[in-house]
Amino acid sequence: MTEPIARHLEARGIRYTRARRAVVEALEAVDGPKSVSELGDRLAVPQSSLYRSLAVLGDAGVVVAHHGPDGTTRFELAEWIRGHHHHLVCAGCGAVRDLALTAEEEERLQELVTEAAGRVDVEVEDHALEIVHRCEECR
Amino acid sequence: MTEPIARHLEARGIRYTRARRAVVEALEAVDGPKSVSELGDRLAVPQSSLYRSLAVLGDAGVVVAHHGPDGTTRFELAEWIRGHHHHLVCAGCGAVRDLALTAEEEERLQELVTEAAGRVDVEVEDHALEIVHRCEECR
DNA sequence: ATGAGAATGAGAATCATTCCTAGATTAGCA
DNA sequence: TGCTAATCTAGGAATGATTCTCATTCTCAT
Repeated sequence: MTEPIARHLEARGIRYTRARRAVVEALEAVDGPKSVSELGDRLAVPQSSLYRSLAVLGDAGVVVAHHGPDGTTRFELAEWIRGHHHHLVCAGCGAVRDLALTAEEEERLQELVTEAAGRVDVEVEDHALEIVHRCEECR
Repeated sequence: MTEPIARHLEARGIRYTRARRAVVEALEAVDGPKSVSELGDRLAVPQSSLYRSLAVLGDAGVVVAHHGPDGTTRFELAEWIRGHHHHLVCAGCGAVRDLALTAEEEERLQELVTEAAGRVDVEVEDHALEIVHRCEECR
């Protein structure tokens, strides 16, 4: 999985250094977007470096930022790496888990989005569905 | 429209002061969630007061915060005032516009959400759909 | 091995947001 | 209407997340 990322970065003249590799590997290992402090725990890397690595990887299109209802910024691998998916967000603690729709569900969602966007005459570039629930700890 | 809000606050023992009224009226006048600085322009009120009013109105369930893909916090009137709706977000500047689905579309979305959530065994508390596009200024 | 360019670490700077306090406003009541 | 107690506001200080800066270190092509 690290292979296409390495090529992607190389193609853009961006080095795939140890620090960046560590960030990508940490993000590969988890099941949803993680905040800088959550990542910091796993990585023992200075925050400034973490932020910088995330910014570089973000510009390169390898990671994307996600902002849940609690306002915290969390990062995850881009969809071309991890696949298109949606998010399950806890209303209490803000923790986020990935949720993939089935191909059939995704198609229905697409239709819905296209239909609604067409009504106001905009071209859809992307869509994101967030399902809010309450995780077990927050009940 | 201001009437039910006044009663809602009164019922909770929260005063509907001039400052809070101004915030609510500003939010009634616009077509999507607005950030504190966007509101500050319209209101000539110190930021600390704006934040405080928004916090009070937020606790009271009159306004809710929204966090778009650019990470900026934007505020809007709660759904019981403005009605359930979704958001159209510009990938360039982050500006957000409200977008209401038709009742029929909303129902299809509900179904989809319930179905997907059921698969991972969570109880849905709410859902949010975001359609990303590119506004005219950002083309 | 060497040099040029890029990346890193550590801390300072910035920005949004929250907190604090003294003074102003408000509602309820005489 | 005028008084009182409670609540609210303005303004600035404090906080916390994020970004910037710069001196040092690393990488890669020679």
